[in-house]
Amino acid sequence: MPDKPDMPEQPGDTAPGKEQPRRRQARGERRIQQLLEAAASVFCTTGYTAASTNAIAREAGVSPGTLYQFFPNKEAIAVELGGRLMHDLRNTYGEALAPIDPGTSLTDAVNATVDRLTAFNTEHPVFFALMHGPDVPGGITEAHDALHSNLLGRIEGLLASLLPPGTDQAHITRTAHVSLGIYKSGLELVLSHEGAEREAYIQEIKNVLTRYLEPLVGDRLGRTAD
Amino acid sequence: MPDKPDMPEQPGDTAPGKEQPRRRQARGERRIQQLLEAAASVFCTTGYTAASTNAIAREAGVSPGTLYQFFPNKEAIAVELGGRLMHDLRNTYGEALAPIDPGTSLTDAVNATVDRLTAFNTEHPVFFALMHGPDVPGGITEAHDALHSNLLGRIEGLLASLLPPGTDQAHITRTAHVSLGIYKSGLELVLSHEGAEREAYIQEIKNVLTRYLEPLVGDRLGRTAD
Amino acid sequence: MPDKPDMPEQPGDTAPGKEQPRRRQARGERRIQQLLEAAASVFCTTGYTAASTNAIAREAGVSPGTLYQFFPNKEAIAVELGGRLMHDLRNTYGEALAPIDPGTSLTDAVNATVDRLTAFNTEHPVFFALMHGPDVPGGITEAHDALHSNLLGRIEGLLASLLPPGTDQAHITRTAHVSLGIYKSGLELVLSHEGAEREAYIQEIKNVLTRYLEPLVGDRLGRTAD
Amino acid sequence: MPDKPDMPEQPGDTAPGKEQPRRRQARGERRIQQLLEAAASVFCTTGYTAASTNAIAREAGVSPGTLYQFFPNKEAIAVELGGRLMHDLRNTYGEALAPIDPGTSLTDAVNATVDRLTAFNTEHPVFFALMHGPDVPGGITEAHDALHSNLLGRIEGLLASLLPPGTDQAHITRTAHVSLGIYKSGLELVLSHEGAEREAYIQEIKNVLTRYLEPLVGDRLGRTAD
DNA sequence: GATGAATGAGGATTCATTCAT
DNA sequence: TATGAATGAATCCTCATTCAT
Repeated sequence: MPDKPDMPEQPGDTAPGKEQPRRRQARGERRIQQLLEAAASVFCTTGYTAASTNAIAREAGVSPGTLYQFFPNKEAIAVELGGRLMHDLRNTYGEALAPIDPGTSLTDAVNATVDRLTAFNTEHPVFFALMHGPDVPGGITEAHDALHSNLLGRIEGLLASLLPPGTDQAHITRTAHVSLGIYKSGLELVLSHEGAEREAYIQEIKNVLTRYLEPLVGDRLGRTAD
Repeated sequence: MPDKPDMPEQPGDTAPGKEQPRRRQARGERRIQQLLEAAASVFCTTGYTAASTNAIAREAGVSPGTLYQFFPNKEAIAVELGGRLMHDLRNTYGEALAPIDPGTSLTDAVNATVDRLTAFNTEHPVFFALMHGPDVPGGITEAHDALHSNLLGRIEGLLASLLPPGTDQAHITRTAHVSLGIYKSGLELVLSHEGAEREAYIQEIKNVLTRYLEPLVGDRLGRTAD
Repeated sequence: MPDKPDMPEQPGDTAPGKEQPRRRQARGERRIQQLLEAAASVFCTTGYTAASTNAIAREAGVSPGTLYQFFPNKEAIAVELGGRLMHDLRNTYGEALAPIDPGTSLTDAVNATVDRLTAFNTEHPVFFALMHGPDVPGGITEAHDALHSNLLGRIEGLLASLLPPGTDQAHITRTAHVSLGIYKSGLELVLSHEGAEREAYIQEIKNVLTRYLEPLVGDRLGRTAD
Repeated sequence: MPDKPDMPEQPGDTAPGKEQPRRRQARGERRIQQLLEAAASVFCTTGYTAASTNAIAREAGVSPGTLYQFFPNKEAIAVELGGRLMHDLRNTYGEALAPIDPGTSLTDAVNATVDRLTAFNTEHPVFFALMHGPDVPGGITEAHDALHSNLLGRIEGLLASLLPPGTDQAHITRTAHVSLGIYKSGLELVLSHEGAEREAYIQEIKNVLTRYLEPLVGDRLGRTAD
């Protein structure tokens, strides 16, 4: 997506055996990586709205022109960054948001999910910035929306495996929205505290979610012996 | 031309006496009102960060200079707006966040509080924008902070009257933070839906809060007969 | 001069026995005094160019409108201020720049003049600000020019009494320009130092002027016994 | 359109080698030159304080943004301009302010120095504007200060070679301040006159300085045969 | 690909001045 | 007179984006 193909590939470029094109793509990929890391850093420190493409380019150590060779605009950077983060979340934290094994208690499910998500978010603070998006209410926030709906979809899947079969889809969706909201607002508190207080807030997120979902999960064990 | 006399002077104003110097202030006060309304509108549509003082002035139908006769900068507008909003909240919605009568069940307390807050927020959408504050993480968000801590304080008071006496203050504070977070994230969902769906989300906020607080309130009736 | 007569005096105003008009003028004079003092203060702290009429009004404790009731613009304030300062210089420091008695030695004449001027300038720091005027080279600086030519004229008179009769007028003018320049640049040094160093600079001004003028004064005693 | 190629690229520039990255800088350097010339012109006509960056950009035929690509603010422009001017003064007018050969008479030394400085200042009128600095008394006048102290240092060196060995350093410094003051105020007169009158003022500066310094230089020949 | 110069509209803010009251 | 609200052009400066090299 970031690769604007407005400059047609030279014919023969794709021929096997020629490293030229591959090396180029490799260089491009490195640049993209650089830029995304820089963007992450800038988004974290200045917020998305206030982040300037020039600042991102500077942080990445490249010229503004170079940035625009890979991304058509600021939005696109956020979109790509969000996409890669989601990919990471899937790969690295594997089942963080995967459907829950039927035998698992709600408490365990919530605890594991929250722990994994929190770990991920602590390691990738941009995620939070992107999740909250710009402060514009009805925003034109492609990046944020993509991330949000992706997360939402995964949470819906997770809930579908948790709630009794036959639960109304609208209800699942609503519950997913609420759960994600709880997590996001909790995360804000977690990230703004440290040490024991942070741990306490993590526990609070778990409490809120468990208690919220408990009446909904039916006959599943509400709580494993702990 | 800039003097829109939409709010007609009270007759008899020119009567001799000490009102003389007030008249100017009356016009000024009207302008401030106009400007705050314009700011509210702009904050709602473009978000706080992206809102420009010029846009606010334009929306208010005055020149940039006029705006700066009353407010030294954007922050100050937000601060004043927040202040007035809090004042309204206290006055109009009376006990919206007042301590809870001991006889009230948790459910009733939560329901009433959420209903009142939601009504207020629906009527004053800016409140939401200000509550969420700007994008920027470490921002110099005087306005948002003031609003936030004000709300927080009131919620702490409310919780103090709800939780069993002797509850750890740190715990109260944490609970207040979490509760406010829940409300804020819930409000976002409420404001982005309409009709039955909106009502359903309001109910969800109530559910989440009640279930979250239930184990904390001790011997108070968890639930009134309903 | 500051009294814009665009509003014709009421007939009969000047009739004797009526305090009304006199009191008004008295009040006006007080206002003007206030404003000029405020202007002096602001000119000293921010410089003429950067001084704003609003700041002057604020410093004077009146509204901008009031200021413009007495002065048509910033220039006029400076002009009036300069005029009054020159008047003070004439009155208070009497013969500071008066022609020199034929019997006086050059040294005495220079010393006395520099001492008096310096005392005056130390007491009225605005004078310096006005003398230097805005940094615009070919400036439209009515105020500064008025002050400057006034001073110049007096210095020319002084020199005429000092130089041998029949000295070329052009030469006198040139010498006056140079002498005033020397004094101004010396004053800058004087005002930017204190205590002994300041005194040393005052002495330097005297030295420079005495030595510069010595060859020009002809048979007058170059130096009195001291 | 903004790219005025008034200074043609040297042919052969595109030859393979290490000049590649320089080309951009060449264009930039040209722009900087343009901007500094424009700034010089604007400083001369409107004075430093009243000069606006937009006016400078306009005069240079570029957009405001371009100016800010090379200079962070007005001060920086003045600083750079002053720096280049001092550099020119050193290079082009060689020993204008270099220590004086012991055999030279005071008159010759003063005459030569004033002649060179005056020639330089006539050719670079901005120098005067920068030397006088802004209006504002306690200003943040980095540019002016740099220039001033640079000049002062050179004059001190010059005087050290002129005054008898063992002269008090404080005295040298004071004498340098005074001499520079004399020159500056004289220059103002020189620049505001033309032809014979200008020449006459130049002579006056020489007279003032010679007579001022004469008693200080000890046994050095006060005056060469002329 | 990469650079960095260039743009120009738009941001916040100020200021001399005018005007209704 | 006095007030203070109002103006609007002008200030400095930023930023997303484009373009020649």
